[in-house]
Amino acid sequence: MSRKPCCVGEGLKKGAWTTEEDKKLISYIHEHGEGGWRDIPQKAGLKRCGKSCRLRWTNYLKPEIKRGEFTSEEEQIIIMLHASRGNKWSVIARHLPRRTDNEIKNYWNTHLKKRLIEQGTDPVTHKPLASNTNPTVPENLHSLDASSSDKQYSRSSSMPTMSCPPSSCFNTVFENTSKDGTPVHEDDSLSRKKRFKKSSSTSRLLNKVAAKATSMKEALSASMEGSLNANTSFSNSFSEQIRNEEDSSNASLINTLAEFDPFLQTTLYPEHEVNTTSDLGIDQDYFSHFLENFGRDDDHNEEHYMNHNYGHDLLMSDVSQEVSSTSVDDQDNTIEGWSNYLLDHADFIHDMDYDSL
DNA sequence: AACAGTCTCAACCGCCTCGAG
DNA sequence: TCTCGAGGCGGTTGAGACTGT
Repeated sequence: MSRKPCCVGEGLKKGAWTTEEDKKLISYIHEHGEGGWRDIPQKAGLKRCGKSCRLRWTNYLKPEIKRGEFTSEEEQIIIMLHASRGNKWSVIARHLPRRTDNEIKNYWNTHLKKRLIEQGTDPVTHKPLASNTNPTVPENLHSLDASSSDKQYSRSSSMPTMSCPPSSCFNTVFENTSKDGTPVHEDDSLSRKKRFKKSSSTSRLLNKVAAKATSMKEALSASMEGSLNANTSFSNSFSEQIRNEEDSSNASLINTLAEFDPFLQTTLYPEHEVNTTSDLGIDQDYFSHFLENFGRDDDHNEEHYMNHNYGHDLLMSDVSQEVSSTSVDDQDNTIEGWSNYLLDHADFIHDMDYDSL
């Protein structure tokens, strides 16, 4: 049993929209508002199906839509949300005001996915590619410069994966050099190359997040084995990096990270007493605050997100929803939910090289 | 200049969800 | 509880643009 297509009318136009059609649609929606898409074509005098009108409006004509290059901050948010949510483009779009799910999807498929592959990361699982240790990768690939690697990799249908560790991949892929090894000035670079240059900050930050996850995983494992000292602080190193972070473009993301991370809070703001009586040295007030902020349903936070630009991101909402379903008072369960999530998701960063952090 | 290969992204397709009746 | 339809979502396509030879 197959559903009847919604657009089966005679003489309905398909393909690219003309300026005239756009004008008609904009004019109609300005006058009557959105909704009732099925009737809009007839009322607006368009030979299009309602669905096509809705897509044209929501993805292109809506006045608040932001177009053009994605900022490095937006890229970072997309990558991290994709890691926690997968291909939930509409969910990701809710965290990027004025960007459409279609635009984010396209940007992921044409840019970010390739970049992760080049870094040796599986864009689906966000874990290291199994072929990372593939000894058949040609030696000369390791010395590809930025200007050539972008095209050689992306244009090849049998894209090779790099066998170098992530940090060295970053150096290899993102350094903007010409074929003779001399630096390429911004003016000489095409937009795509600029994107690559920008992405190095994304990579640095992701490395930091990965390092953080690893240290937390180790601490949690130690905790489960009963070998963790009550005063152990496994956030110091990471928070120090965050505090020293000079790249202001990452400020919003760092705030996001700091807010979703109850461990980080205690070391970023040492004036707050840490309750060291708990196994993990977690300040319960902060943890409760964290759960309160991030355990809410996405839809109820919509306004909140809009008011706070990138907002309190539900980057880790999987775990926050999971653990928030338990009583905050029941700290054992809460910590278990949190730690299980970390243990489940931290493995993929095993092979990361943190020397450059 | 011409051609071929590749990339980009707007638009389409088909399935899913959810609310109304 | 079931059916229907509008709207929403994610995957895919293809025309035009771009780049290299």
